[in-house]
Amino acid sequence: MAGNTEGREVLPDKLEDARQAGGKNSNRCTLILTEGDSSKALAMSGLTSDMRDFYGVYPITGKVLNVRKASPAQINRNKFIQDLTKILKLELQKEYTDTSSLRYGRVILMTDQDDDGTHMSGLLINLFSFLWPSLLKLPSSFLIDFVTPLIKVTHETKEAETFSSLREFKEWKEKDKAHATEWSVKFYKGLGSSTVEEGMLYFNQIDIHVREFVWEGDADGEAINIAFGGDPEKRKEWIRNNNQVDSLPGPRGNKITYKEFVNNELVLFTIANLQRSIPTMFDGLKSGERKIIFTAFKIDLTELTPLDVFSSLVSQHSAYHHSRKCISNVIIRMAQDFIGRNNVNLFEPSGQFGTSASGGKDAANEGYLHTKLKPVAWVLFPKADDDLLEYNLEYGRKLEPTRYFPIIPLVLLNGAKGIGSGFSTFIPQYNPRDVIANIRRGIKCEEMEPMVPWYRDFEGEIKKTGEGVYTSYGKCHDVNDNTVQISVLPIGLWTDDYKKILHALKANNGDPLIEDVSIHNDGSSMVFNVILSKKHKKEARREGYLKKFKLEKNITTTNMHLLMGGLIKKYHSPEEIIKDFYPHRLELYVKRKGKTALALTSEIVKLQRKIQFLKDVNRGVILVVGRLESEIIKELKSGDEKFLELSLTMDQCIELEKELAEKNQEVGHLNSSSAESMYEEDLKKFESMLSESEDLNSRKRGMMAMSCQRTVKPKKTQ
DNA sequence: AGGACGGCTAC
DNA sequence: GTTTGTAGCCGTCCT
Repeated sequence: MAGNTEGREVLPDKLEDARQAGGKNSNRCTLILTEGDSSKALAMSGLTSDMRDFYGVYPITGKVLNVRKASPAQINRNKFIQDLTKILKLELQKEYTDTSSLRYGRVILMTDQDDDGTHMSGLLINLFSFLWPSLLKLPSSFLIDFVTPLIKVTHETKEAETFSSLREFKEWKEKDKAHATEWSVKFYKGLGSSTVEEGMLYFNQIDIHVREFVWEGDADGEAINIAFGGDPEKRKEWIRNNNQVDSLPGPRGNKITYKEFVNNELVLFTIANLQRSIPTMFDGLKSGERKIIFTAFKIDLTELTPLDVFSSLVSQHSAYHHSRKCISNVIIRMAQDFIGRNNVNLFEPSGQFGTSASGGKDAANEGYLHTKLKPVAWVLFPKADDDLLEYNLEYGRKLEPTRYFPIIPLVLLNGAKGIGSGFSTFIPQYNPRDVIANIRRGIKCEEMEPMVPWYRDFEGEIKKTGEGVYTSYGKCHDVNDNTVQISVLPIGLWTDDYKKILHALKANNGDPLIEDVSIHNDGSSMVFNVILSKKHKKEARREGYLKKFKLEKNITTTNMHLLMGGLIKKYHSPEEIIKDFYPHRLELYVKRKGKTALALTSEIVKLQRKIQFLKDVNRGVILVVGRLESEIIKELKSGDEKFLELSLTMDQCIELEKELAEKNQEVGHLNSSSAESMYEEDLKKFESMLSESEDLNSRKRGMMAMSCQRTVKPKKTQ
């Protein structure tokens, strides 16, 4: 026991150690690693006092280090690995032939039943397989998966049933369709939604709630290495080979090989990670962004609303199951409009949403921010499309569309950055007018013009400087013999970061380029006055200020990935994206035309019948006066009793004939309009909206310049 | 050539 | 509740 207490002194506070851990019965002890503190609480309330002899619990907060891609130094300083090593008494480099030297004989992974939970399990498997592979190869499984139910159904009289997969639940529902509705269904979203009683039930029958991870051979190690190792090419290949996996994993047996886990389950996290990190080609939206837009339209977000309120509404309306703080951050990014961010922001930023001082990291807390949809949102996402889209469902409830079809590829206006698994993406921002022009060329089967990245209000230059490489340049000019003024920074270089760069140029020991820097705010942006010796200035001028002062930044088009029909597609130019995009948009107009024509036809038929009825009444063909309503209805073949709500005069008839003429005209207009001309109408609306905001912007800038002059002038006279 | 870092949605 | 550290990829910058 002496060794036991000695060890305990340095054990982490958050550990609930098994009483027998580290003693002579340590081999019979199990350490439960939980995903988050709330799962730890569930485990603690589920374990009986007796079980606490042999079960310890330790919560993991956040993601576990991918040791396979980490440096030894990073592994050494990692808090979780330090804790785990102490708790289990692990020794690095040791080849284990049994677990007798450890404080616990096995480890249970208790992660949420969702994609990120699977990822957590994967990272833990990866950790052991990389640092202590011998443990995973022991004949008796060292790692155990804790499997909690995903769905529970209860009945007034019958015994409750649980399912650990959606597929099992669906099969159960199909088997007895008639009575399925008598049951109430509970979906567990993470371990946090299990009750204390359910926790006790899990541990009371722990054997049916676990499955063993099994090491069969080298193929297991290879699978883990592909999923977590440093070769993204292998990972891409793995995703391509396994993305057909049923997104509803089947029933879980009591054993699974590491290879099966990686290829059938971990790959689902990979796909989810791509969905949330890489936008679709069609709407340029990541899944979270799509849920935000959907909610804003659904609740008609036309009044300024606090961000914390709005983000809660997103959770409710779109079944967003992650942290609300995350949504708020995404909304903030979508609303930002400083130079270098969105060319066409859909949300209005009201409050401190961040500035180009730090790339928007200086945004205020969500509680102090308000937002609403900008009018342009309805122009880019026409309401008339709503009936033509496909929608995601959750447990039968209609959620956001699987993808929107804005009238132009939004991803080219606002760009995209994202890091998924196997793939990342970077798409620059382009001028909406260039994009519209190329769509028009595409429709007319003309060659498209190559586009150069464009950022709203950016006053520097952007030029093509290589294959798939564009360079954005800042701006500077001479003020006097020893001063250069820098007034514009290249795209993506934030003023706070540039300060550091200038200070480094000044601190450069030996012969620094810069003697001094002073920073001024000219009203709308920062200006740097750089003071340097005449000699250095001459030299810098010869070599080029932009290069010398590090005012060049590349924008590449070599990593443009977008999702299309669940698959990742690599694009090599923005024009290629437009080529993929507009045929789908045109198809939507064809559908819209068909639907509108159908609706108009039925309205016209109704009008014609009403008119005929009124004519008949007025000519005396149908007698109305002195008869029962039911008799008249019987006489009418159409049987439409609503006719009697009409005023039975010829005036009414003339009114309806006018209406009919209008509808016929609409049909005429619709028949003469093509998908192309309907598209053109929508594009024109967007263009006029662009002009409006450009006018507004230039007026704003004019006012800023004036107020700036007023504040500067008195200083000059002093 | 090799390591560190920025960008972004998640735990 | 907020802050910090982590995943994941690729291009850039620094050593």
